[in-house]
Amino acid sequence: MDQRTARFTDRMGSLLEAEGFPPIAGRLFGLLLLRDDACSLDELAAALCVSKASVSTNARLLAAHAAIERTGRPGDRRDYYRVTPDLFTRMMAQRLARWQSFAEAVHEGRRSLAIGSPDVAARLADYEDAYAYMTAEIGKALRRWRAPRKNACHPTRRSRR
Amino acid sequence: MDQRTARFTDRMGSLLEAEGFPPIAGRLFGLLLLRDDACSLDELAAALCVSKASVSTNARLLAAHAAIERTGRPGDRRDYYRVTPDLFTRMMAQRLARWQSFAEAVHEGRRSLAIGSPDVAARLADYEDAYAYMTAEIGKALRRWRAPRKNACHPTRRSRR
DNA sequence: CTCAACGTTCACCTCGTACTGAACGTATTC
DNA sequence: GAATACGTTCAGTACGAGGTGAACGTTGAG
Repeated sequence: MDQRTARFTDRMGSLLEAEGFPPIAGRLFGLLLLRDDACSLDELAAALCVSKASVSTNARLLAAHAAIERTGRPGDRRDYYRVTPDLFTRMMAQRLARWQSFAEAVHEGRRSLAIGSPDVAARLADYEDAYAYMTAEIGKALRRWRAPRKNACHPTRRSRR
Repeated sequence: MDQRTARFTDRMGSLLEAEGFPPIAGRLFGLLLLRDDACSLDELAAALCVSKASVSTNARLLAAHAAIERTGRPGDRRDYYRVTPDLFTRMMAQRLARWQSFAEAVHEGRRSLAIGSPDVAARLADYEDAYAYMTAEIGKALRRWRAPRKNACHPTRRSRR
């Protein structure tokens, strides 16, 4: 892996790490962003200079979060990984889900807690409303974004290798 | 602190922790969400059963992220903290900034890397576009949200205590 | 000036997390 | 069946982050 690529994967690693992923998961993701065809575990381990065990663990972690996906090849027993085609949509969905958790926590608090102050009650109500509004708006924006460019993002294409 | 309140602050703690904050910062935030007037460090430390040092550190961390803010009281040398009035807007702004970092990383990669595959080039371009589009849309939605309810969220009010 | 009440900083410790190499289970190929 | 090539799991380890208590600097009151 050349130096510029390493810079890119490292940077992606930091960003994903800030989102709560292990460092290697981030670098793995960054690397796959630059590969046009799916990669095997050994290939990834070699490129990132980490153990195959780490790649296995982190790849399954990323797959669980739908950031990458596992594929196979006919006549090949190995696992291959690539970024998911509708990556952006999935990441957004994940973000919305997190916000949903926030809104639920606030809602639950409003319901179960005896809130004395009307100010606090208003603040929580507003907070919850804001999340509801924003998730709805983002959902709409997301549909508008996808609509005109269905499948235009990552044309499925036979591998070149 | 009663049990239901503890449940709420703990839950907020977990959620904030998932966003990259220390556990205590999250609980601190959750607690302040429920207080209608600003709290002193000792008050917070007592309520959360943690050291004053931790409260000090985490309060300044949250303040640096504009989730809470520090206030004073005339004739009182102590520091008081409360949630920021325009909390939701600020949190959104922070999220947009993170996405901006992502978009920049991708942009930088597109610029500096020699990308062989047209598929990869298209993917990165689309990825970057998607972030730009979404941040713009969220910005618009945010302005629409704030517009009709300026200052309606947290009416400034003399403290009751 | 002295003393007390603050907030902050620092060294220490603890605990969880991430990574590794080796062992393991499994499936495919001679 | 034996051997090989996979992916996964597991014990061990190193490292970093978070929290604490004590020391520190500062400010204000008596």
